[in-house]
Amino acid sequence: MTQTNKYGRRGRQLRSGSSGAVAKTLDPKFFKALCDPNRISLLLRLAGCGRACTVSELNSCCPIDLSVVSRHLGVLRDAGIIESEKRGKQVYYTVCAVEVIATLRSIANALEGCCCCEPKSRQEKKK
Amino acid sequence: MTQTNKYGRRGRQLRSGSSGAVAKTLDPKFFKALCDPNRISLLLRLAGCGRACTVSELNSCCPIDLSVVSRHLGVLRDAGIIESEKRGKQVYYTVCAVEVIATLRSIANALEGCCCCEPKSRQEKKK
DNA sequence: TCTATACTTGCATTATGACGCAAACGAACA
DNA sequence: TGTTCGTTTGCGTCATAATGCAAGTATAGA
Repeated sequence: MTQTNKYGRRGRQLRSGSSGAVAKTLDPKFFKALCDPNRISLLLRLAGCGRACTVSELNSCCPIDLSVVSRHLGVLRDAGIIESEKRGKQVYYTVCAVEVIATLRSIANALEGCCCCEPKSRQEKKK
Repeated sequence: MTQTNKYGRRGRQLRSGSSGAVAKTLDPKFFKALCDPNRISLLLRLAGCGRACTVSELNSCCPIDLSVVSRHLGVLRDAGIIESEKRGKQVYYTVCAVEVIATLRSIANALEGCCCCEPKSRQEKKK
């Protein structure tokens, strides 16, 4: 899959072997979804809530219009970070925790594999 | 530390206990640094290179002006993702792999701790 | 069928970020 | 001390993204 930046050109293929694994996991869409402070707030609220929440409930954590909250949730959903389920008039959102955790760990593992840092087996709990 | 969004207000303190750990790790600055495709390219190039690289070397992986590359590297450095060292006329950049990996894993762990997903010990390979 | 509620979408405005060019900066070297 | 090379910074331009308001859609219930 060829990435294209917003200026049209670009057709990067990565240098070589090991970095390919990182390339696959480092999706700008994922990070883009997390780079807005309000989206982080919404995600934290949702994560901390421990249950599915409606748009209105989540709105209380951000001083922004409900419509904007709805749009932010859409961005997070499109990035696969949260998912939604409609029940009656309301839409309930939940964090795709398992998937997000897996994504984060696979990026970490891929980075570990391609950079010349400690191998996974003897990784130290360095702080 | 109180977060402030670009509209001035905002002073979120998270709901409660466990999500605080996620809040500490979910820094928009970190994600913001990774949400640009050119910065991802630079990071991949640097990671795949396996050694310190100069700005000029890294420039070859992106069809953008050298000055822009320099700025992108600055963003990555400010986010703690890469670090720089000046040697003579040149500036060598390297990935802070250990730190980045630790950050990713701590986010994953915090998320695991605060969401009601499977505990780490018996997490199933669902899906 | 009408109304209320919950949410989404269209649109215009504003803010933020990426970009290239040119100039500035700092180190090496003649 | 002047020149060259590698990099950074200033600045204006353009693209993208965030926002609020208003209007639209869908479901529940009177």
